Amino acid sequence: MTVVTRIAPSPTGDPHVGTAYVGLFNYVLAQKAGGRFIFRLEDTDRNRYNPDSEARIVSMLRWLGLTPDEGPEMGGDRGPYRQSERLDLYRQHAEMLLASGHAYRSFETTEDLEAMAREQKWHGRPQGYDGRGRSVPREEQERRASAGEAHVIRLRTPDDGETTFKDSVRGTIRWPNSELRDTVLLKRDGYPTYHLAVVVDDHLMGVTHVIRAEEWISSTALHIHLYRAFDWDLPLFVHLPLLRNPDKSKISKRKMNTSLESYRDQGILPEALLNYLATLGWSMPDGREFFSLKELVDTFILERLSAGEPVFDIKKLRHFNAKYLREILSLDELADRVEPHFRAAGYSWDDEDYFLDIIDVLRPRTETLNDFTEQARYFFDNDFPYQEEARKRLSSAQKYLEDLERQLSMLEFYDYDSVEDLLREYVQSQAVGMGKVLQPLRAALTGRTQAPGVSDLLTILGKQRVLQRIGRALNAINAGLPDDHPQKEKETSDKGERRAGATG
RNA sequence: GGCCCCUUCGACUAGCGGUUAGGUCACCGCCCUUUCAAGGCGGCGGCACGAGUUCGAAUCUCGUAGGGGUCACCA
Repeated sequence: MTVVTRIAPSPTGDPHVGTAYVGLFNYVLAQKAGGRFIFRLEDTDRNRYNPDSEARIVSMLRWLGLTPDEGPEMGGDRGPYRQSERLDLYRQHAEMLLASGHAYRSFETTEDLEAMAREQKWHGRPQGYDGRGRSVPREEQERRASAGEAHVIRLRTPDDGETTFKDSVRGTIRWPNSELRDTVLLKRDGYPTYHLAVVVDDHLMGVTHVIRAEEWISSTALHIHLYRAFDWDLPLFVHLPLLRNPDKSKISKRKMNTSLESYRDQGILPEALLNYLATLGWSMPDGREFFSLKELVDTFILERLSAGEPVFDIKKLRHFNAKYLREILSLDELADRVEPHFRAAGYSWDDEDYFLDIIDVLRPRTETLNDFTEQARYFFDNDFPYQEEARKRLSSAQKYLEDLERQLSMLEFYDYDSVEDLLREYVQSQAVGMGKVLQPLRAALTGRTQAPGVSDLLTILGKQRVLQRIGRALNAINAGLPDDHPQKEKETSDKGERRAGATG
């Protein structure tokens, strides 16, 4: 039997990091087994439906590289893949259950149910639908339905005994049937609830492994009764632990950033996100922490999934991302990722090596793609502002800068060793500490006090830019170092970030 | 509240009867050093608790506690 898994998000809003998490393991298992990975849209809630959402989810899956084998876009043999296009199927199946006596039509109004709930609460009785509709005779149900009376179809669940099922992460789970309610299968509006739709679709689509979040455990017994009512074979249930907020509650956008798009826009790499997500609940047998999707597929086994309750730690995600930026990606790969951000920020360059050198020297200083844009500004803007701390360094360094300007103008080739030697010799001649001279020079070259090594800066910027910048700094010193660019700094900064973010 | 799930350093985890309980993030210190990083080295810090089972429990069983999920005509 070929393994079939699926990711079944609801198009209700921003593509969620939990979708990526669950999608990852569904994708990986299907790949591992040479099976199929289905994308199905669970759009049965007309109130929460968001028309943009589907395309955005698809786009995020593509960004992550979790490409489905079947889905609304690419089609497949078991479609349609939007539940809203399968309404007839659900109605037919609900009727099958009606016919076999496993379900009944239920006519309570919202008010009736609210009154019931109030009463239950008042008496401290168990919450939920009490099955009162069961007692309405079958003929009466049909008569009222034919007369057009609004109603739902509910599953008739057992009142006692227990339902056991195997969860591949936790082992056997026993569920008292007394906890089961006669859950709505088909809503008043003719749309199915999740419970009916998921069971019908998973069966019809041949899903063999239901890999979903832990929050569904409490519905699984109900689903099993549906499978039984239809006389269908059970899939294997794999309930992944729920991702958590720092306070351990279920991950939510109220408490932290759950938006995939936002992570992309911050300059998080998809492979880093996936890698990090994989370490939440799964571990490599050899303890390796950094591995590719491919390596995960090759090594993956369900048995190594753990049932813990992992906190989604953005700091650690950033660490993973940084690791990819400076060690895992090659310089060329990295440059390909950074280039669009630079273009969006309005940076331009004629010399590809200049661009690559910048990426290389900034690499150990960045955690996200966006960090490059911010930190590289002075490489592309000769008119950069001097930050407050940098002005302080410049103010007492006129002599050094004049000497250095003279000496550097006599140096023909700016290779690393030459400028390094020149600098060292000069500093030695002045009998002062390196920082005394190099900090002002760094400030002159970048407008900042925190930047790459001065010799790197000189080498990368090259003679012309270096002399121009020292000259400019000297002018500024002569002018008393007025704070002449506060507007510009802000403006440039805003512009860069906004543009870079929008392009992602 | 009922039911279910979970429980190893602050966080993510390895461990599947005998280990000085290992790794990673974070944090701290040292080294490197012209700044900031990166990197190297080191440190801090944990088996929730209580009973059993066993020659021997982080590992098995039960209980307690804590955390979480769920009890919708939302998924």
